Amino acid sequence: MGTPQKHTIRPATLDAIVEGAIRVLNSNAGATMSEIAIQAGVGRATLHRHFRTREDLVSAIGIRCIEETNAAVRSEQTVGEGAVDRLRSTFRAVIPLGDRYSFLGTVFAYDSKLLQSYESQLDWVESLVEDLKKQGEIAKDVPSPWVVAQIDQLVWSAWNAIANGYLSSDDATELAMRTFLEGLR
Amino acid sequence: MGTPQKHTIRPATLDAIVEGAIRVLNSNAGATMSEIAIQAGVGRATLHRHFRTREDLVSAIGIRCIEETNAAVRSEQTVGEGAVDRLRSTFRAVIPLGDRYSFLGTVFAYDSKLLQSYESQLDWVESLVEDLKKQGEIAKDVPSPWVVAQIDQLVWSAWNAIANGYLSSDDATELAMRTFLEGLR
DNA sequence: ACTAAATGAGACACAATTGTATCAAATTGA
DNA sequence: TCAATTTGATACAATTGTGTCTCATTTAGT
Repeated sequence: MGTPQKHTIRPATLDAIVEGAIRVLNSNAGATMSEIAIQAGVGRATLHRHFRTREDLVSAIGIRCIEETNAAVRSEQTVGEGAVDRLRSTFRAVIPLGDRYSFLGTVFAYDSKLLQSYESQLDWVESLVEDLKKQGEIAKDVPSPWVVAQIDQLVWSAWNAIANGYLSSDDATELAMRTFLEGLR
Repeated sequence: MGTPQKHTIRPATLDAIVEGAIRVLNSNAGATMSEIAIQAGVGRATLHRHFRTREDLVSAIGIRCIEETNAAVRSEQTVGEGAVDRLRSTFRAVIPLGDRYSFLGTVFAYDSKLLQSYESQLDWVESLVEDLKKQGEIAKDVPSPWVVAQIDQLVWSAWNAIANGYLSSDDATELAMRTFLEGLR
């Protein structure tokens, strides 16, 4: 559902749409189909041809971004790593993607399908948190949802820090790890 | 600018509008003027009479919320407190307000005036962070914007935790303090 | 009660956006 | 080069939300 396949889309067109939409949505979450089409360098009709509604388009792009993040996380993982290193790998994988995905935060509020997809991504983090607890790396008396939230928000902090130019990607990763484990005392 | 005073607004009407708007915006950030009017129990014309545009209305309400937060923080402060206690007082003042303000996060993205007002509120936090550093309560090598972001996000975490029902207001405050100072190790 | 003013309800014009349809032009692949 | 099909441009209808206005009704203050 969502994207009808009556017409085939050219890879170059799809790419242009996705990249253009990400670009424009990052600076204006309420961008219209016209604006997206212009930024993507395609006709507005082409947008509607492949994504019936605006909602479909935004959803599809959001899901694509989330899947990209998943892939990045997976490719950064090494078998046999301890939980702490897995956490660091996760930060290292996700944090550099911030400039592409900063629009997601503003889009989630309007799209419950996207929100769902995002929450399913948090499953990965949840199992990571369980491992951290099992291996005694973090306190067991802290509610797991709280821990998940902290990891999530450290990623957002890192994205902002990088966007604002006061931290590099690597420094942000290390500071996130340190803040998470030891706090700021 | 913003709100013309050609007509006087009755306190009861203003209250109904503000409370109704907060209520409906919390569940749907893109609510229309009609929806807001219905939820507020006033005529749509009355909305436009006192807030020329939708933007004015949302802005005014956002600013009002921010001012309420400021007032809550101020009233919770005690003279002569150390910086750590001031931080705790801040958490204690702000965290219980979560159910009223959860819409702000989704509204900021669309209103630069509001964003500005919000950022000026962060000035308070910035000076608090400077004091924390001066008194040796937190590491001096951590960038202050990072610290500010952590405090901000701990408030959001707490709001979510309370909304999801797994933490009480008091527990959330203490967990925020602990996470901030000592991390989750 | 009386008066002044605020409110509610509805009609209205207006603008913006969406989604569809059509057809010429460009692109791809054989 | 040719045929098939995607694309771009444009026109179009329909929808939705905004903001203004009017007038009857209600409310508050005297």
